[in-house]
Amino acid sequence: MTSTPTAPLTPQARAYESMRTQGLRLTSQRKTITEVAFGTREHFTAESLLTRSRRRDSKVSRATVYRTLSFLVRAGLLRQVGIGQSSPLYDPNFADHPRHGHFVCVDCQKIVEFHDHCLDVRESIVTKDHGFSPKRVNLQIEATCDALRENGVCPRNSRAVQPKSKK
Amino acid sequence: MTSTPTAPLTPQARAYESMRTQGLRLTSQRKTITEVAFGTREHFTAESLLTRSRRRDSKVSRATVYRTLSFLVRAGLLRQVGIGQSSPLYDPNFADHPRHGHFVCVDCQKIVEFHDHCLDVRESIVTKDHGFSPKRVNLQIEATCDALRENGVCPRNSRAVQPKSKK
DNA sequence: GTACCTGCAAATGTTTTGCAGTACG
DNA sequence: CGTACTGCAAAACATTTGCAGGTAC
Repeated sequence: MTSTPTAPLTPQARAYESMRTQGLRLTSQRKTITEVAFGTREHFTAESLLTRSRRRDSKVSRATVYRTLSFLVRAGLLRQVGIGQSSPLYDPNFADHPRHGHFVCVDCQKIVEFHDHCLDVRESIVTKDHGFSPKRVNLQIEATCDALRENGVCPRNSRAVQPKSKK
Repeated sequence: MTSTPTAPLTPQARAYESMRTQGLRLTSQRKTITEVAFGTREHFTAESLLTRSRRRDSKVSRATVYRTLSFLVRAGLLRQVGIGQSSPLYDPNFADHPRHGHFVCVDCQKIVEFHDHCLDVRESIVTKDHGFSPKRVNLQIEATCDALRENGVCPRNSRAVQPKSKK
């Protein structure tokens, strides 16, 4: 089965492919959870994935969500990000864009994705200089929003921001 | 250890200073925990910090360790790293070297610290291009060890791969 | 038909919290 | 001396697991 070079598989197609390859059964729960996981570009928690999955199939259990999440991460299609202060988030954009990093706006807490080729190159060089071959990069930059400082509004935050006591 | 004019404060000195500044009491438990935390350059878990602290003062409680850890992180002297697969690790080298990143050797699981000025500069530029001012950077590079592939031995692993230290 | 899967609930592991006694400043 | 701090134990969470019944292949 030759895949067309110009038509990459969607993340869910790759997930099903992985399951098949590994001899795992394509159950309706796994399909629901996988579709819901990749049906958004927003980062999500295990709990919110459960909630959303249950809207499609009210019988989906928390255990199956955790088992499927763990499979998708192992398969390299999803990644856990952020150690924010809450539970870990899952990044559905990782499958298609594995090299992107994250800004975390400390003003509005929003996560903004970015990618920079120069960083990729330099990261690779530094890693090799240390005797390693890079496999996966996690870059998270906590930053303040310039617009908030200048205009009092963080454009990434739909609502007004109460300036934090930045004594 | 007399402080010379040009000698920067040690992390524990800065911690005590922070406590004083914020009107927190300098209790013996806080001193013990802080000294133990900064008495190593290895990353540690909350649980291992408790164990080591209890070797100095067997009465130190788990609650106080968590409360103190959380203070040290808020004070910017310690950072939580790694989303590995276990509980979060705390990095005692953050206070003195806030810009370093981590390699995680996928062969031996060991964490190796590094720092690269070019990366700092580029990260700053990219962040500003997106309308942010960088405050804190977390860079984690998972990588395979070249030496292992070539010689069958991962030089960063002094002994056989250590199972995760329980207890 | 038979493993593999699922949902449930209980178990685990980690961090937080309420409270009464303790000790720092 | 007053009050913030501590230890303890229970609570609050998040995630994993054992098991009996369901279902993809």
